[in-house]
Amino acid sequence: MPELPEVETVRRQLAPRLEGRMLVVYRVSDPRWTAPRAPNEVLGPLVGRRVERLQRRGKYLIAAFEDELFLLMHLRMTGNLLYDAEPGAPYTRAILGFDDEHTLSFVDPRRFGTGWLLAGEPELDAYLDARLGVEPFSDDFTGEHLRALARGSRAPVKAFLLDQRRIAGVGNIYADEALFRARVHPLREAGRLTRAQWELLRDTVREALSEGIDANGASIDDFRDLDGARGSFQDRFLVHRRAGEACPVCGGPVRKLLAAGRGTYVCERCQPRPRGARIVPMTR
DNA sequence: GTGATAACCTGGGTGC
DNA sequence: TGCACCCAGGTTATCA
Repeated sequence: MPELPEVETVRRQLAPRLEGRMLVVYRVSDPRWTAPRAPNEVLGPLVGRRVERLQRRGKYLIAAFEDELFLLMHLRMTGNLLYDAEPGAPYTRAILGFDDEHTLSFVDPRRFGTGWLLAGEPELDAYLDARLGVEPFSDDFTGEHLRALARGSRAPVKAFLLDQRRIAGVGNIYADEALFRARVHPLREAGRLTRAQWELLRDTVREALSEGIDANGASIDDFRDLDGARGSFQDRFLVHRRAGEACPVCGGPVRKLLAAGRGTYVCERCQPRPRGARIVPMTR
């Protein structure tokens, strides 16, 4: 599933190929990609304009065109961006053609991904600020900041990490890996974590995300990089998707349970279960 | 205001 | 073998 490292992987590969290029043509085969706006409303204004830079904010990939026009793309669960994909590749939702005769295809079997146009920096900032919290690699991402955000919260810390309005870019995989490394149970109430636990969690979130970026992301089912190659972070998972296997630290069993409505992997020897936590085991 | 849940969507896995 | 059902999960809307 594309989370921050997967989107950053695509951004790093795509930026040198796209920056400076002019959009000359587009074809949208699935209008849902730009819904509720029509594809022409979203992509029409970009034709004849050059990409000045490619940015990432949370899980959004942002192509900044001339005249402060911004194309926001979100891969959601199964979206992929492919460079010079085969014509007629299955599940292609949109194709952008550039003045160097290369193409960028948005491919997405489950059709959750989106493309969105924003005009002007203020509109971009307002859109992102309403949806996204602190960036994990920014100076503001501190244990003290996280602790302040969680003060009084009774939500499980797993739900807290997944809430994009608080922390931008962390998804199910990296939340599991960060919590395991910090030895914090995903069902522990966010507001009850100690200062030391927040400091540690801040470090392990960054650590897991950095390793993910170094590995060009994780490819469990669908994610591929720009050229269709798989990432390798899935080979370094410590607990995620390892139910029934031995914990790499203590040898205890890795369990799968439900937290924040998501399949969640945990070693309850390393991550002690909070008193009174209601466990919903998952068998699949 | 906060937290939980459903809906969106479709490929793949499971059970009968 | 074939069919029906369930699950996966990021985001948003809705409900309690």
